[in-house]
Amino acid sequence: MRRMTEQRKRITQAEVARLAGVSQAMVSLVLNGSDVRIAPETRARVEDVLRETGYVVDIMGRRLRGKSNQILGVFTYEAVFPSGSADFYGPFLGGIEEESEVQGFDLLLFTSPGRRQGRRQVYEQGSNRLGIADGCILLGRHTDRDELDRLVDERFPFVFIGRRESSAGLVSYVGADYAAATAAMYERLWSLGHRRVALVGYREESESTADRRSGYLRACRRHRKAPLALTDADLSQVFEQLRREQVTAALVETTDAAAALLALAESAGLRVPEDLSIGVLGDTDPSQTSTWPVPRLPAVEWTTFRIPRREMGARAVRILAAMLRGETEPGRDTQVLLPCVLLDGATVAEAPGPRR
Amino acid sequence: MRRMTEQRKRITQAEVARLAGVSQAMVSLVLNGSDVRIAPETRARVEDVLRETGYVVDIMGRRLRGKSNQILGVFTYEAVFPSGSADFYGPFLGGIEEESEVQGFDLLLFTSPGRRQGRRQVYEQGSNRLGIADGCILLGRHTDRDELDRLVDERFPFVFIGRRESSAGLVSYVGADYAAATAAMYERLWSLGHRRVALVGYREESESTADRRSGYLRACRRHRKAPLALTDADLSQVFEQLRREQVTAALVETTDAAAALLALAESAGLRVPEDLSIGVLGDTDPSQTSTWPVPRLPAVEWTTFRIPRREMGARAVRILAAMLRGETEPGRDTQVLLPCVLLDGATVAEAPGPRR
DNA sequence: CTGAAAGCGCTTACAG
DNA sequence: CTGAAAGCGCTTACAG
Repeated sequence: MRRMTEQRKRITQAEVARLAGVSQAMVSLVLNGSDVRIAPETRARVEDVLRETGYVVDIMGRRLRGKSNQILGVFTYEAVFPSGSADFYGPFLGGIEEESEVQGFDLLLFTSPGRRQGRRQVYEQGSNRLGIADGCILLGRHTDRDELDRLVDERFPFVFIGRRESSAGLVSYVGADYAAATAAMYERLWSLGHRRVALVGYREESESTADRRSGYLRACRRHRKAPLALTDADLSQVFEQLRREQVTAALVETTDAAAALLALAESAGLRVPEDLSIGVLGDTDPSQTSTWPVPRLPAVEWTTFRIPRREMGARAVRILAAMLRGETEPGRDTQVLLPCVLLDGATVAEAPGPRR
Repeated sequence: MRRMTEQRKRITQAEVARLAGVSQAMVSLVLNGSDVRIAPETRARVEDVLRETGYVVDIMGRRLRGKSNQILGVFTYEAVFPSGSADFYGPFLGGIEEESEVQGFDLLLFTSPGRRQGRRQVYEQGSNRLGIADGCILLGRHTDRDELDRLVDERFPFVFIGRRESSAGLVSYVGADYAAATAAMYERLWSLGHRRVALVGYREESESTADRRSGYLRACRRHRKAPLALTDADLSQVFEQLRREQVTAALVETTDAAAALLALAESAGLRVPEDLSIGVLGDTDPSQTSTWPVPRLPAVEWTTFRIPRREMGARAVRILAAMLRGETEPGRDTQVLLPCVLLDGATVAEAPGPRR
C-alpha cells in the first residue's frame, strides 16, 4: 500500500482576515491598495499576521479576477527541440522567450496530444486548443492550410512566424524578406559579371518559395534578362539544363539542393565557384526537408543570407502583445517582413571569362 | 486615429448556456460530467453551441476550482534559449517535451516578470507563480535555497533536474550519478597506471560538486591513497601544487578549468596527456560559469563522461506525472540518479614512466 | 477609514 | 434529467 503525498492547504486572505480581526477585503487592500488610506494600526496588525502565516497570494484567484491569464501560446507543427544538432527553432524560441519576458507573459508550449498522423494539430475534436492562452505564436515549416483559414476565421489572436496567406482574411505575421534578399543576391552576382543566373527552388509552392521567386523575377526584369527558374525535383536534370544554357551562377533555395548541385558540378569537372557560382537563399539548416539523399561534403562555407530568426521571434511577441492590448490596426501593424543580411561565403566568385 | 482590433472576449459557459437555453451548470456537465445522464437532445444542443462558438475552458477558473489542466510548468533560473551556440538546456528540454507529449501534458514556460536582480524567481511578491501549472519541473545551475525550501514546505508538486537537498524535507529530483561516474573515471586512470590522482573542483559547494568529491574520495579509499582535493579558485596555484605533489592525472570538474589547466601545463613544457592526464567530470559546456578568462584553445577532445540530459528531462516528467496521479511514494520513486557514460577522449593516457 | 457585496469562470454536490 | 446554489481566492467599486 502506498502512502500518497497529502496536499497541504494554503492560507487564504479570509484566514488572515479572521486572525487579524478585519474583513477579507481589508487584507486585499493592505496587499494591493496603494492609493487607499488605511489606519496605520490596522495595516500593522494585518501585516503581522501576513508575515506570521506566510501568506502567499493565489495567482489563480488574482488572474481570474483580472480576466487575463498573461499567457502566450507557442504552437509548432513539429517538436521544437530536436535531438539532432541542427536547431531550426532555437533562435526563434530565443527571441520569443526574451520578448515575452519583457512583455510580462508566460509561454505555453502545446506539446500534448492534438496530433494526427504524427503531426500536431491546432484543432482537436473540433476545438481550438490554443484558446487556453490569451494569444498564440505559430511556427512551422509545413502549415496546415485549413487550420490557418479557420484560425483567421475565428478571430483568434495569433501571429505567424513566416509570411502566410489565407483566403479567410488577413494573417498577422513576421516574415523574412526573401524577395529583397534574393534580389540583392542577384545584384551581387550581376556586379561580379554574371549574366546568366538561374533560380533553383522548391517544387511545392509556399509563401517563402513564392517570395524568393518574385525577388528573382524582379531582378531579372530590372536587367532585362530572361528568367530561368527551375524546380529541384530532379537535380541532375537541373544540372544538365544549367550547362546547356551556359548558366554561370545559380540561386538555390536550400542548402541541401545546393550541396547536391555542388557535388554534381564537381563530378562533372567543374569547380565551384570558379566555373559555377552558387548562392543559397537563406541559412536554412540542411537535411530537414529533402527527399533525395544529401551528399556528405566537407563543411562548405556557403554564400547565403542570414534569416533574422531571433528578431523574428521577438517581433512576433511584440506584435501579439500589442494586438492583445488592442493597439494594432490589422494589416498595418501586424504584417512585417524583416530584412536578411547577405553572408559572403566561398561559393560565389567572379563570372568565368568567355571560353576560348 | 487608429481602428483597433476589437478585443475578442472569450466565450464563457454562461454564454453558451444562454445560447443553448440551458443552465451554465449543464454546460459544464456536458463538458466534464462523464457519469451523469443527460438527455441526448440537450447534450446535442449544447454541443452544437459549443462548436459554433468555439468555446474553450478557462484554465484559471478551472484550476481555481481545484481541477487540473494537464499543464506542467517548466521553471528555469536562467533564460532557456541562449543566444550563444553553447546550449545547456536544449537536451533537457528535448527530453521534457518528448515525454510530456507522451504523458499528454502541455508545457508552461515561466518567463514572465518574476525576476529580481536579473535572476528569475519562483516567488514573486510572495506568490508562487508555478501554481498555474499542475506541477513543475525545475532546472537551473544556480538554485535559490530559500525558494527550494519554501517549495518543499508548501508541498507543491515539483521535480528538480539535478540532485537537490533541502532542510525543509524530501526533494524530488532526477540527477546524474556524478559520484559513480567520478569513481569510474578514477578507476580508469588507476588501470592506466596513475597512482597520484588529484581532484580539482568548484569552490562553492553544490550537490553535484559534493557528489563528484564523494565519488573521488570513495575511489581513493578503495585504493588506500591519500586524496588530494583542490578547489579551482587559483588555477596557477593549483598547477604548482600538482607538480609539487607529482600528480600524473587530474580529475577536473569543469571544461573551463580543464582548459585553463591544460594551457598552464603546456606553457610549463608539459604535454597532455603524455605527462599529465586530464579527465573532465561531465560534458558541461564551457564558459558559462567561470570567473577567470578561459584560454582559447583549438578544439580539445576531452576525456569526460556524458551527462544523460535528455533522459533526465524525460524521466523528470515521468516522475512528475506519476506524482500528480498520486502514484509515487515520496523518496522511493521520486529520487533518481541516472548513470553517466564514460567518453574516451585524447586527454588521458598511460601514466608516465618513473623519471630517471 | 472599513465592511459587505458583487463577480471573475468554473465544478460539484444538492434539490427538485 | 436539469436548475439553482455554493464556493474556489481574489480585487474593486460601493456604502457606510
